[in-house]
Amino acid sequence: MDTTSRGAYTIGECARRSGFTMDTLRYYERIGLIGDIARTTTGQRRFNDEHLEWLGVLKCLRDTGMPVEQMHRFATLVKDGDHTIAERIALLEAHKTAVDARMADLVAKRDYLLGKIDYYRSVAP
Amino acid sequence: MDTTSRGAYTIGECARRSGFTMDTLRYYERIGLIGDIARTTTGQRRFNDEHLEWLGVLKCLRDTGMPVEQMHRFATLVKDGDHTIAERIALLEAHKTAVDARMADLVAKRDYLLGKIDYYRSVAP
DNA sequence: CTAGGACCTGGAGTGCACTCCAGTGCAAAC
DNA sequence: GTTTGCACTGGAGTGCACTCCAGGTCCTAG
Repeated sequence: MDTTSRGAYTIGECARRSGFTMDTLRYYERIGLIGDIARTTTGQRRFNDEHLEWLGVLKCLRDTGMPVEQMHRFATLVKDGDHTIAERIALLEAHKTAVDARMADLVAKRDYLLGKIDYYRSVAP
Repeated sequence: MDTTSRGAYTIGECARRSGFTMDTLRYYERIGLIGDIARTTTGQRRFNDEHLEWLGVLKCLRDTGMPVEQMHRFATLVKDGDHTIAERIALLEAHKTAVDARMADLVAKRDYLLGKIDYYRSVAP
């Protein structure tokens, strides 16, 4: 019952596919956001499709403004197994709430911006 | 033909009203984002309603992710008078475009998040 | 076989946008 | 008129999230 982790990507390939830089990938590994990266006998990393999937999650969290520390907490929950699912939901929900608030604020600010632009247009030479 | 700049707020009052910290206000003055702040004979700043309005603009730009350098450019345009209006419009439009892109991305990422939450709910104990 | 490129590590450095501090001076309330 | 608090300056420090570097190894195309 192997979860068939197909694909064996060098860090460069993984960077291109995930949208992170190689440096960021190494950094994320160092701080514990990515675990269990295989190595060749000579020490090179080999990422697989599971990593790419996980990186997709991380990218989503990061790009929606989650601080690295919270991502780390989430990573820990995932690593700790199924009994943490309720907590994972709670974390993601809290984050979703934050994202919603951020979006609402953005909408309001964008309207303000539009008003400003319209004003300038109305007085433009 | 005085533009009736009513109100005379200490930096503390201005901070409370604008949502910036006192330090940030001083910082913004230093780097040229806020100009013409009156001083009492003893050197204390006295902000007025025009400043508050301008700070509202800055807050909008900042909170929508405009880098300080661009805000500075905008401030310069405003200071340079009416013949810069076209350029101001261009700057704000470009920023609006960036905000729109950011919002679209946020919507997509939020959906992904929702999917993740739903998935966890579906496998929750 | 060799030249060029990809990858390795640990640690130092970067950029942004503040934020804090020491030491000092004014203000406002009692 | 003194205590408590707000404000001043210049400059140093912070926090976050990377990003870069030196000095080395490895891999692969020709």
